[in-house]
This record gives sequence, structure tokens and C-alpha cells, in this order.
Amino acid sequence: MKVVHYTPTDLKEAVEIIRDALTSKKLMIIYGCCHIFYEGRGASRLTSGDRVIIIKRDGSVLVHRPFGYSPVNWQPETTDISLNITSNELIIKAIRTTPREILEIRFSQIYSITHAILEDKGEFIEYLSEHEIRDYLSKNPSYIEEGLTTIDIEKHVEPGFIDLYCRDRNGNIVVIEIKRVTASRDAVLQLKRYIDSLKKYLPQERIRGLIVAPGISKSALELIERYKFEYKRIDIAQLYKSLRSKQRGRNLLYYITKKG
Amino acid sequence: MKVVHYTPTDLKEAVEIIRDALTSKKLMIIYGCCHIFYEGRGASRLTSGDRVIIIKRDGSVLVHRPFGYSPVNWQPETTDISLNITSNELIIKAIRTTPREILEIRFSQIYSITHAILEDKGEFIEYLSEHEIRDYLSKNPSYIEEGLTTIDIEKHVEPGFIDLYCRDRNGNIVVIEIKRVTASRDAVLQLKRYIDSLKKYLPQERIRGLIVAPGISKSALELIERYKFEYKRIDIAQLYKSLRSKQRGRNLLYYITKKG
DNA sequence: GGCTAAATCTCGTGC
DNA sequence: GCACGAGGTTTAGCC
Repeated sequence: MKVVHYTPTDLKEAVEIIRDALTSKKLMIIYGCCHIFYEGRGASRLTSGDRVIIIKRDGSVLVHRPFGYSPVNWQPETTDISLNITSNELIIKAIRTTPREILEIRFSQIYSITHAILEDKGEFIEYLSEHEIRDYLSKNPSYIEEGLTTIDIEKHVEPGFIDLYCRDRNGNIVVIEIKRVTASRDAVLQLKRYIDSLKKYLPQERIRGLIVAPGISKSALELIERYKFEYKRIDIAQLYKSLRSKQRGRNLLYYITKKG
Repeated sequence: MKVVHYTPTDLKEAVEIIRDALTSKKLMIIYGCCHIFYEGRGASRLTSGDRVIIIKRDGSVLVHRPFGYSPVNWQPETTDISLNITSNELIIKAIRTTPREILEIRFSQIYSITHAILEDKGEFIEYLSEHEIRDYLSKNPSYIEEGLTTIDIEKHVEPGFIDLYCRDRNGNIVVIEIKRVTASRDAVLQLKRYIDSLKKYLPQERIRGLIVAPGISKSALELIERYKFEYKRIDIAQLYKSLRSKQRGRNLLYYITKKG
């Protein structure tokens, strides 16, 4: 990647640099003093100040202030970008339809422009969240154990929330703690607290404790045996396949490796 | 604003530049080839490729790929940022608690670093959208008229959607057309079409037509009188205050001026 | 295209 | 600190 950097002396010089970068479809970053006009689903004005503007090759525009994660103004990728210059302002206008929205950036000064062609063939691998695993297993409890039925999800007990609250084929209550990664001692202790709390209200019920995770630590396994809980290993990659098979663009197998 | 630009020859040079920028709390933008590790509420990996990384002075981190409006990875502002270097990688790690999340960026190459102190005292002025006004008035119909009750929002009739469909204290139907800006002739004609359509289905009902707007054009007012409709002026600034009064950091009055 | 549901939603406020 | 609600939410799938 070659990054080209300019410090334009005036707006007339800047407009040529920006025009070139736009036509050659580069990613461009501008440091400048500007005020901003937005009209569309909402409407806003931002009075003059120093900002960073990112224009990507797909036409998406981001305006960032010195603070905060989110851009103060933006335009998603489906935009047409126009460029104009008046006697004292350089104007970038990004317009999109559906919904009709206009973002207008008016620079009084441009301090720096960098642009480059980014070669990014990287693969974005997204693992399953605990939430997703929990939802899937609640709908497919037989994946955990034959004859299991879900009674409740995120059932509230005093110490917190039980991931899955089930009943097995013999009518026993099964309290399930799900972990996205190798289950640690903490997971077992958590499960213990839930079950101890439950037993106060259901003294006559037989309650099983079950850790569901792709792996388990030695110390956790020791605790499980002491408390007479159980451990059910799940294959996250297989689960991922079942969940994401309908989704396009992610045709690979995904694995949880180990706790980072 | 003074933007400083570097093209570091190696990672050792880059680490010093980045360290300086971090300690002096500047906004920094890095063009580099990196792979990324994220673990927290979710988990992801991004394999090697060229990206733009923005680190702001509040510690927020954004990782942008050449396409798309949204960052591929990020960390909101409540972060601690650490910097390390191995024999062949420069590692930026941004960690936050509540929720515990780790973002790790591992650069194999750094092409360009720019940093600057942005002076941005600009005021962000957000106007109300027609949508927001409609929602507010639907929940507070007495703002329009004493004894008014909302029956339906965006009620579908043949020619389109009625903004607010209400009943007044005397049991009459009130069809309300809301405008964010000075209402024009078109607004009245629109209202006429809705009411004409309604009358076909409700021949026995008395139906009132009401334009709610911060202003009205002369020609629109003439039409209103001809059709025996009504006009209710609303104060957008006052409405804004009621809506946004709970929000901090926006302690000014906001006004709708005119259509930009 | 609109509608529905989930998100590392974010960003507030109120308890 | 955690729940609740709104947003130019965004983003994806489904009809």
C-alpha cells in the first residue's frame, strides 16, 4: 500500500487532489476545518470546527470529531459525491436516495489529505456469542440430551440468571450453564449458586446441574465431580454450521480456539 | 490545526511515533497492514490486510476496511490503550471493562501515521424530524387541542397515510397533517384527499381537517378557509425543549428555521 | 420495496 | 451499576 500525503496551500489546490482521489476510487482522509449540513430522515447542522473526514471508494462518508466512537455525521455507501468550490469554501456533497438524504461538508480550510488504495482480502471470522448459542440450544434442547425440554430461558433466581432451565425425560429439573469458551471453575461455581438458590424453593425436586461448553478446565472438572454436576461438550463449529448455513458469504467452518 | 505526517521505515520507528501521539493525547490515524483479534460480548478475528485505524484522544479506537460505512472492529471511548512490539509485529491493545472487552491490532507493516490536535468547539444542532414531531404529538395530543385523543398514527387511507387520526372532545374525527416547516398549499391538498377518501367510508361522521405546522403560507391559508379546515400553529423550539429537556449537553434552544 | 428481528448495537436517563 | 427507551439506529433475512 502506498499512502500519498498532501498539505494543500489553498482550497484550489485541495479541490484538485480530492477530485483525483475520488475519480481514482481511493480511500481518502481529510483533516480540515468545516461546517456541516445534513438533511434527510433527520436534520442537523454542525458549526465550524476541526474534523477528520473519511471518504471510501464505495462512496461512504464519515465525519469524525476529536472525541467519541461514532461519527457526528455520515453517509452510507450508496452515495453520489459531488465537489465544488466557491471563493472561500470547498464543498463536498454526498447524496443518496431511498431515503433521500443530503450530507454537505463545507471546508474553510484543509490541512491535510492522505489517500491510498487499500489491499484488504482479509477474512472476517465472527464466532458465536453465548447469546446465540443459548437461543439455539433452547430451541434444540435435544442437541444437549435426548428428551430434554426447555422450560425457561434466562430464568431469574436470586444469584442471577439461569441460561437454560429444562426438564429431562425423567421429569427432573435441569439447570444449564452455557459457556462459549472452555468452561472454568467460575462457571461451575456459578451453576452451584443457582442450584443452591433453586433448592430452597423446590426442596422436593431432583435438580441436575449441567455445564454446556466446547471444553472444560481440569479444576472445573474436579468441581463438577465434587458437586455431582455433569458436563456436556458441544461442537461450536457444528453448531455454527446449523445456525449460519442459510447465510451467504460465510462459507467456511468456524472454530472457537481458546480463551484469549 | 497542525497535522504531522510520518512514513516510518520500520515498526521500531513507528512505535515511538505512536507512543508520543498517545501520551500527548492527539487524534491519530494509521494506515497499515494488520490482523485483528476481538474478544468480549462477541468474538472475532480479522486476518491480514490493509486498514485504516483511528485512535482518538479519549481512547476510542476504530478499524476501517476500504469499504463500508461501519468499522469492522472498534472500541468505545472508555479504554486503556497499550503498545508493544515484537520482532515482527507492532501490537496495539485497547481494553475496557464493563463489559470486559479486548481489541488487539497486530501490525506487520505501518505505511503512514498522521496525528493532530483538533480544535473543535462546533455546536451540533439537531432539528426535529417530522417523524419525531408526529410521535411526540401522538403521545401528547393535548398539545394540539384540549380533549383530543389519538386513535391512530399513520392511518392508511387510499391516497396515502394520515399523520394523526384523532377524536376531539365532542366525538368528531380529526384528521391531522403535520409539517416540520411552513405548510404549503400541497399540505392542504393532501389533507383534502385524505378527508375526501375517509368521507366515503364514514358518511355519518363529522370530520375535521387540521394542519399542524410552525407556519403557513398565504395560499395554504386561503385553501384552508375554502375547505373549512383549521390551522394550529406549533412552536418547534418549545416542542424541542419538551422532547430533549432530559438530555444533557444540549443546553441551548433549538429552532427550525426554514427548509435548507 | 416494506416489515421483522438482532446487534460487540450506541447513547442516553432514571432507579 | 443495571434496566429501559430511542436512534438519521444499522444490518440481515423474508415476503
